[in-house]
Amino acid sequence: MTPSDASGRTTGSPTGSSMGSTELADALMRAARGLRRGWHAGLEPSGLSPHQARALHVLGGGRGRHSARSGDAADGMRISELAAALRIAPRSATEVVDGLAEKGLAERGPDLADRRAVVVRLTDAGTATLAHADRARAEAAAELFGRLDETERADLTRMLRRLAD
Amino acid sequence: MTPSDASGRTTGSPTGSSMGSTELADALMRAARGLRRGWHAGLEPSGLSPHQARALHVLGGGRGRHSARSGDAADGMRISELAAALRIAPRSATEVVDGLAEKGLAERGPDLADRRAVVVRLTDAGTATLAHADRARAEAAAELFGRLDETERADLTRMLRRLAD
DNA sequence: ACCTCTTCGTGAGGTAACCTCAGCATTGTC
DNA sequence: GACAATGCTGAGGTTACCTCACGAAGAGGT
Repeated sequence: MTPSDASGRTTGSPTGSSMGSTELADALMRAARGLRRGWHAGLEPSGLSPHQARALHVLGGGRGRHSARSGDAADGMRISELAAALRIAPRSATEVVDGLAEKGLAERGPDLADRRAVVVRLTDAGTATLAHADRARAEAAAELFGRLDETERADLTRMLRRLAD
Repeated sequence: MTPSDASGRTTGSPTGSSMGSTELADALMRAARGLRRGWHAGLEPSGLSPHQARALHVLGGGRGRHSARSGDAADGMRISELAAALRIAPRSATEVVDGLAEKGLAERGPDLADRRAVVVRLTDAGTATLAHADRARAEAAAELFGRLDETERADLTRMLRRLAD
């Protein structure tokens, strides 16, 4: 919409004064990719697929926390809730839980309040794996962002938050 | 590796002085996601899959340019080269090209220098679609980064580049 | 020229992660 | 109690990857 200067054809180079947002986007994507790679590598030894890892996070009450509704999540979660959190169909959440259960990281149990429903809960092994993955992820982030000093990190955080809306 | 303070358990809030790199990572991922979403939305009307879009970029000489070897890429590309650029198996590149050809965006031709090989080239429609997608992507980026002023964008670019290595 | 050894793209067939639809058990409503 | 709605899962389909095998063609040794 904004007519601004969306001319992506920056054939030349970054010498120009007006900073091309295309290049900014590129840098952002690359930095994100580096981070993702580190965090991927951290969970590969566990043999978890990305969605399984995310499910582990969600089941552990991980950083989806800002959407805290009632007092849920702390001890168990329904398949349908998990599906909503992962943005996938309920049927697919069943498969994710299957995979987690097969690895001994989560287990199904009856919902005492509604016998149609199933409650998924992390096992001890699941909790341990989650902690391990979290640590690996935090280490990767710390290593990456260690290239910046404290002031820069604060600035970066502030700006990125503004972009993240 | 660095023992630093990789304690991801920032249960509290950002009030602390030491900036949690976990939160920074989170913000970065979110900003990247927002950007990706915008760029996705831009190419949806074309019915292109993500890999097809990337192939379009590569075939058009788009920003894989930094690996400029000989004087290639300008007018055509081998399947194997495309596969390498997309980081997928050659067999899968065949399928991507199939999809592009089916939509009339690319076409196969013989390699005059090596009759085993096939050269993939963008059609006029492909070039037009690429230009359109590039424009949409640039607009999305411009809109997103428009929230920052020029100085901030310069700082951000510098820092992100440092992170991108 | 011939015979190999490699490389190029693709047919065949497999796997993983999604999806929709149908079906069963259960719940809530009248 | 009858009935629609809800929660999970079996059945089967799609998509995007993969590996393996093959025919066509180039490269090199003798």
